[in-house]
Amino acid sequence: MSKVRVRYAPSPTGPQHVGGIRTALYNYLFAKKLGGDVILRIEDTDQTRFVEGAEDYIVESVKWCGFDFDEGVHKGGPYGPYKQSERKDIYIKYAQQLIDEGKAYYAFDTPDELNTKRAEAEAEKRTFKYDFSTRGSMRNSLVLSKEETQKLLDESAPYTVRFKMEPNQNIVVDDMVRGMVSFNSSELDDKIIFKSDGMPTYHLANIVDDHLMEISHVIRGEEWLPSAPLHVALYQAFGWDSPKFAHLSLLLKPTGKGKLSKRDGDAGGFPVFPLEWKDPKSGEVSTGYREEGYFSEAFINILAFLGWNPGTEQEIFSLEELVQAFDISKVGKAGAKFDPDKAKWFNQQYLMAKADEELADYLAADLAKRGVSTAVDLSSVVAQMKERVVFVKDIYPSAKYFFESPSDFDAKTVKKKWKEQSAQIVADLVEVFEKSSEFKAEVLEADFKNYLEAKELGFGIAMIALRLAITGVGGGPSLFDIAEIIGKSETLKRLKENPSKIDALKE
RNA sequence: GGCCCGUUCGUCUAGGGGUUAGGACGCCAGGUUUUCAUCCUGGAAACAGGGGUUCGAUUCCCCUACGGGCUACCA
Repeated sequence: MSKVRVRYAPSPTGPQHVGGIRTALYNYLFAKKLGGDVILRIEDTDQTRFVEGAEDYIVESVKWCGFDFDEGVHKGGPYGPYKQSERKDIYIKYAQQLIDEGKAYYAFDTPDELNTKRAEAEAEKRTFKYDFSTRGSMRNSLVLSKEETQKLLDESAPYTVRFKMEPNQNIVVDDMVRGMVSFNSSELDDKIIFKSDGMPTYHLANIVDDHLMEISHVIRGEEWLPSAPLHVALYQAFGWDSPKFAHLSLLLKPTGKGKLSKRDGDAGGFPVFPLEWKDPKSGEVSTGYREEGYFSEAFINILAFLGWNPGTEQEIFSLEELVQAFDISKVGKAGAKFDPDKAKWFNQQYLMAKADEELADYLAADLAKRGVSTAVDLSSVVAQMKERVVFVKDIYPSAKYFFESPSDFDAKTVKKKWKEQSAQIVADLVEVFEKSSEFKAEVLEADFKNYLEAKELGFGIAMIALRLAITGVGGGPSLFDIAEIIGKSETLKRLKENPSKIDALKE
């Protein structure tokens, strides 16, 4: 078996959304499992839709995800160039070959003429198709004489090249996820393979490049399934072996119907892009998974499981584990809806599994962005908080008390749990803690318990009073751990200053 | 409209001619915990509908419905 070579071939018309990244991921997993290579090819044959920055965005996104291509526009390789606009001459040659062999022809019909035909057909409730049944009545080199055709060519009349689709053929696409899909070629039309602007269309460029770049497997979105028979016919026309195909189902929007689109992110409150994207024309900014606080490991884990699963109960997979477990025949045929809740769960799983020291760096960056400076040990903070948040960026908002004395106190907790004797209990405890042998969680807790016993007080009432005075809220990590982290002077300061503020709230 | 693809709990899915149709997220209840979270236990929750084939279909076939894609000198 020849070497496995797959490609991810986006068009630089904007940022790739999660669906595109998933396609790139599946290509990568498939190739690496089989020891193959992944190529990044840019399909920019439509110059009118080119968007500045889209190409770099793809490379950056994939790098953030933790993988890369073996060859491609960004790093070259033995099969270059990897950008179709730089391969024009190659396509001209192959288009000419098809014309010379009578498998394609020149078409001189103008867009206006074609539109007229379509309008006429529509008026009769038909659909106009440029195919075996109509090409005899159009202006093309099939009906024009050799001389007339040559004359038009010499006059540089605009023309396109169309592929002559033979009718009544059964074209079978062997698809790794869908099985055999067959088409009747009579349903297919004579697709333009070369445009009047001198560029090939996707169909020609794609086939020629996949052949020249020795692509063994084409893994792409389901939107290409209808043109797969054309591609198969093209391979046949050239006498080339067709690569194997896999058409991936599309990602659907989380609510309602339809496929995931760029608009859904803002509406649904979750990103549709891997990284933040600023539209160069409108200046509009769309957020990305990276900016929302997702770990890239969680992100690819989520993506991998949208339409694929290993058939075991394991759900948390590293990239390497995904490579080992991936099996294209286990990819689902149905479109998958993106579930923001499950995405968050995945992120929390990764958050909880990460080392405190690594998380501390993320927290430090987050605090710096907020302009918060602190002397507390951030590793200790994340150790306490990682089971309680989904993202690192949630830590500060839900646990400000690690960094500053509470300025307000949770009204509900105060109302229910702050009793008349609470302030006195806190005052007593200030004395207890001042005498504690060490300002460590275990010591404080032991001293606290001794105090309760001596005073015959319940655990709950004293604890909540302490908690309110120190943090201002009713929930959170172990109070003694918090006290140890923020330190003796800060803890005692809060215990002395805050009870009166809470008492004031009660009145 | 035509062509093609699809349809198992709300969501991601496992399964597959005879199963108590399994797991995960979310949800609910209980337990652990000073609280919150984590964690543990339990619960509600699905084979789109109709015809076949079959002793037996959720599983195979057909039809319908619904969803999706394509139907450009876009990819």
